[in-house]
Amino acid sequence: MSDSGKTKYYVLMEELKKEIISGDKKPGDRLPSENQLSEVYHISRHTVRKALSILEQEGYIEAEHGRGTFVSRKAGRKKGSGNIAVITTYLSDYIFPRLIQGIDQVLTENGYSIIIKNTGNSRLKESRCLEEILEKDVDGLIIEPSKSEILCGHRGLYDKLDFYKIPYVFIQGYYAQMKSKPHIRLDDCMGGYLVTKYLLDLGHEHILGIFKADDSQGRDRHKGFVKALQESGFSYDPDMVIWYHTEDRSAKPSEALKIMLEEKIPVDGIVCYNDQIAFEVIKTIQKEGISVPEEISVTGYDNSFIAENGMVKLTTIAHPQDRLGAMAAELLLEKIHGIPDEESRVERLLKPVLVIRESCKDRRKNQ
Amino acid sequence: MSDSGKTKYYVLMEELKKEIISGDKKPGDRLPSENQLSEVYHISRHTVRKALSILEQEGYIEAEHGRGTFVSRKAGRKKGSGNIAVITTYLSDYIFPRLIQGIDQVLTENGYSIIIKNTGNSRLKESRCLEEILEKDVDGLIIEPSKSEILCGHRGLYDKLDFYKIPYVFIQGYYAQMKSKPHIRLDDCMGGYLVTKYLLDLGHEHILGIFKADDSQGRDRHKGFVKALQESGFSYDPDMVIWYHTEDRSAKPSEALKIMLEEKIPVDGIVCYNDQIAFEVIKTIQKEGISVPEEISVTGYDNSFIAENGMVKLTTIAHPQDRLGAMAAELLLEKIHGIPDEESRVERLLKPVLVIRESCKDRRKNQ
DNA sequence: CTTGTGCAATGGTGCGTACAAGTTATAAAT
DNA sequence: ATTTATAACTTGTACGCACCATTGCACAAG
Repeated sequence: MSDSGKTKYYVLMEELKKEIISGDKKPGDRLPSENQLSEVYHISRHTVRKALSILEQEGYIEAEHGRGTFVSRKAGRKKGSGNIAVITTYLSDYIFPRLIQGIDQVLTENGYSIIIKNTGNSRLKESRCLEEILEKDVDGLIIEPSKSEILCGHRGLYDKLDFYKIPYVFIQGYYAQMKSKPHIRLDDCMGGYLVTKYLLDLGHEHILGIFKADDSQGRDRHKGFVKALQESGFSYDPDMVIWYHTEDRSAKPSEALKIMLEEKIPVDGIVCYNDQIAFEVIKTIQKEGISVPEEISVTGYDNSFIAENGMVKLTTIAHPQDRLGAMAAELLLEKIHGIPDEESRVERLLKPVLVIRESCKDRRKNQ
Repeated sequence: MSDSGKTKYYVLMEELKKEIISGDKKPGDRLPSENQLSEVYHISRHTVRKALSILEQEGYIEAEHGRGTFVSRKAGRKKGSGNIAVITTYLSDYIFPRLIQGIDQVLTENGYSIIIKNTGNSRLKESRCLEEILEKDVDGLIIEPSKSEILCGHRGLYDKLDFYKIPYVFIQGYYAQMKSKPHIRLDDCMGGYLVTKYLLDLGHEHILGIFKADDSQGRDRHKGFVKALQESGFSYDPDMVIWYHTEDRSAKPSEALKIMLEEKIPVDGIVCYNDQIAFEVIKTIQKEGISVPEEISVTGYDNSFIAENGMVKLTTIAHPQDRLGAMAAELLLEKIHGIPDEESRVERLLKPVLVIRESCKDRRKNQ
């Protein structure tokens, strides 16, 4: 027992630490009680407590009053700020709340706090957000790219994130040049396919598509739209698609549609980029004296609150945004803990589901 | 020295910490020796050492063997993290998005970032949030109290905020014992008055009120409800009010109402705590084969999205949540910049506005 | 089967003591 | 005047004791 040169509490502390690090004592294991240690090592309880207090302070162990002292479950250790940034395009009441709920649930459970930022779907603002994030110390980043279909002009900032080893996860969309970066999103191609196929199966023959041009979701939904048409033997007609951008989202779709209706271009079904546009469309159609779904069927996307509770119950695509958020958070935690992609257990692509309500009519002649 | 309730070492620790933070003891200053402290505070040296060890661990002081204990040179940090915490009850899609938008607009403009937390309207979680906030360094706090009508059981945490000079602003409700603290809210009493008066003016004579019991908003709206009734010469009948709590919000109101309807208790108008409840109520009424508003009028509160777009267009109370958020943020900025209340230019009480739609019917016989 | 009660074990607080070890001022010795 | 020894401080280590608060469990009571 001649560990001379060192103090008694230090010897005990090192001994216990060694057992924990070596894996001899596993996380959750109970240490001998203070009195037992005191007896075994022939030192006073006070000295044992001193040793334990150091280990507790360093996060190796956790004492529980009345129960015992246990090896810390997360002996791995945190050193970060405990903050994780979430950058979305909008803080609207559309899908943001459900998304953030999912993220919050996972991160709060794991002791992290959420810093929110929004870009207003503007690249300039996204840059500013990233710069601010870099100045503060965050442990990770969940980001919904702004205008993901346009070439990403500030890769430099993402390189900096890599440089500082701040993990990040894309949600909803992704930049084409950064496909290899972790991202979680909905299978929008499949979603676009599902609604279009549904209309086709109901016997629609003049289907109009309205899509957003400046994000990957819009492009993907359009892809599914085209795929469904071609599978059913229809040739793809670019004139039967209205594209719009973030900036003209409140005017363009309705106006373009109005013109088409007034020109009597035959339309019996409309696939919309999302529920909001679908309602704009429905309002426009009704103003023209045309009824939904009797004369024109309309589909939405997102299964938002309005889809269920609006004046016309929308047939739409459901995708659990809260799950998407939770998955993104989990994936980010994996990254933070250094788990490589191969061992990842987080799904990356959510399957959309068609929700059938009352905004589409069966136009098949017989059957 | 009746700091009873706390441990001795904790009391001493806080005392010393206070002296350091307040600037009473400056960096480099020497603290009294352990024996001196032990004598002055009438506690043993061992206990003094425990207090000092905590301060040392937290970086406030540094002990030098044989020389003394000194205030850490880098104790006076505080550069401002640029983070502001926002604690709400829920992250739902009900009013949270508009609120956070208003807050975000003001704070982002001023270079701050927002850390969001939510309490699920639970006191326990609120405590945890506050503790986390205290550990991180935030420059300020905007908080929506949970169950504000119930006695605030953790003033200690708010005292700590005061102690660390972290300004905070209450929104929506406030704790009765903390009325003097800055808070921004809607004039809920007036709101309750407005809807009730409206129903009375339309000739309703059997008005039922449904209110939430565990927050100040519910109490205030009820106050306005009673005021309007009494002004119109109706005696207040407690049986014509249904109270519910956060926990039974999804069941209680509907069930209680259903029983009343089945017992044929005359009701021709219902004042609801908010739009969500109003819709629950409408669904319940319709299930009983009674029509809204022909037989029973229903009013909501909040002018949320569903009020405008739901199956019945709700007459409700509009209050710009984004403005409330923006005002709270501005008031908080004033506090951070040390502007005293007298010079404040931020309004504290928002006036609600009645929005008339289609959920109430004029029941006056003639005119 | 549930509920309450008492007991033993555990960590938490607090006190007292003693000695070790580093620092500093001062007095004594050179 | 310089050096040296010493006393008087300081913090650090170590032991022992007493009591409190919480927990888990066995056992009794309902």
